Amino acid sequence: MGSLQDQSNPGSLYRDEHLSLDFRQQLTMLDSHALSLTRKEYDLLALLVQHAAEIVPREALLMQIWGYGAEIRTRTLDVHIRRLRKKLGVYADQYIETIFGIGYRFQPFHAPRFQAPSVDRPAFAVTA
Amino acid sequence: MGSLQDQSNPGSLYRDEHLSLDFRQQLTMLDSHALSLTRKEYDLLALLVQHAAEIVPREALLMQIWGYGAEIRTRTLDVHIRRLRKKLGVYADQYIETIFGIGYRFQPFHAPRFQAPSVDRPAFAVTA
DNA sequence: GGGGCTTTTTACAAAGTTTTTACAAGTTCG
DNA sequence: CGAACTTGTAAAAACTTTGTAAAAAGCCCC
Repeated sequence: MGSLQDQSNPGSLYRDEHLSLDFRQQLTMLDSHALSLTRKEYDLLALLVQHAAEIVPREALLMQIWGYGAEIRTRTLDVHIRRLRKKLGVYADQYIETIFGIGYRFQPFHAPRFQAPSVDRPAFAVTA
Repeated sequence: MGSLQDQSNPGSLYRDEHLSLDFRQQLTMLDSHALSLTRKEYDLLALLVQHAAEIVPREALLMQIWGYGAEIRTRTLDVHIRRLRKKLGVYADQYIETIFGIGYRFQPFHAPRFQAPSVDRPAFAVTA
């Protein structure tokens, strides 16, 4: 049985209490229902999930997924984030955090959450 | 592999509630009537069935069945899918799914539409 | 060399996806 | 507070992919 895309390696998975991704088949499940994501939606979620608990700068997302450099002005990232959140339903805000002025962060469900004291902003203030 | 006439090798048959394929004899039955498929129609169905429940990219189908590389622009795959679906009658859309932007997927009858990536233990895991 | 069948192309329609636009709402900081 | 800036949102426009019908081209076999 030659496999066209080897499905047998069980690696390349993300899984938490509600969400799971199979990076090989590009399959996403939310509470045991398939999430039907478009390609860009999937790319975006996958990239965020692969950096779970890390802040991913807008710049990095635009570069990795769209190939856009810093000079390009577009709102397409925001729109895609919005559609992703919609599809993540009630968990949306738990999973996808906006880091104002920087980017987004995917948090695994029930992951310990760092609540920044209101005075503390990240040390790396990004310039405009 | 078995002998040329070994009919018992389970690897050479597909069977579900409505559809069965004998890969050795290249025979297809739908609800106990023989389906008369042309060569290419059979090749296409067989390849999809052999990868049941997996997404098979257009690229892979064009490569395996037509020997076409990525540079060739053709609609013949779509046309064959259409004729296959027509011959699969009322089950067509249940059996052959279009995965937009990627390819097609054959789903066995009554199969759960998606298999959950099943890995338990850690609260969350990302495996490369 | 002409029917009968299969496969491929063509041309257009339909469906689906992505990006832009325009504005609202939220955040930061003087 | 208010200005400057960032993000959220809905809707439209632009674009891409897939579906479909019909015609053209390719085969086979007598």
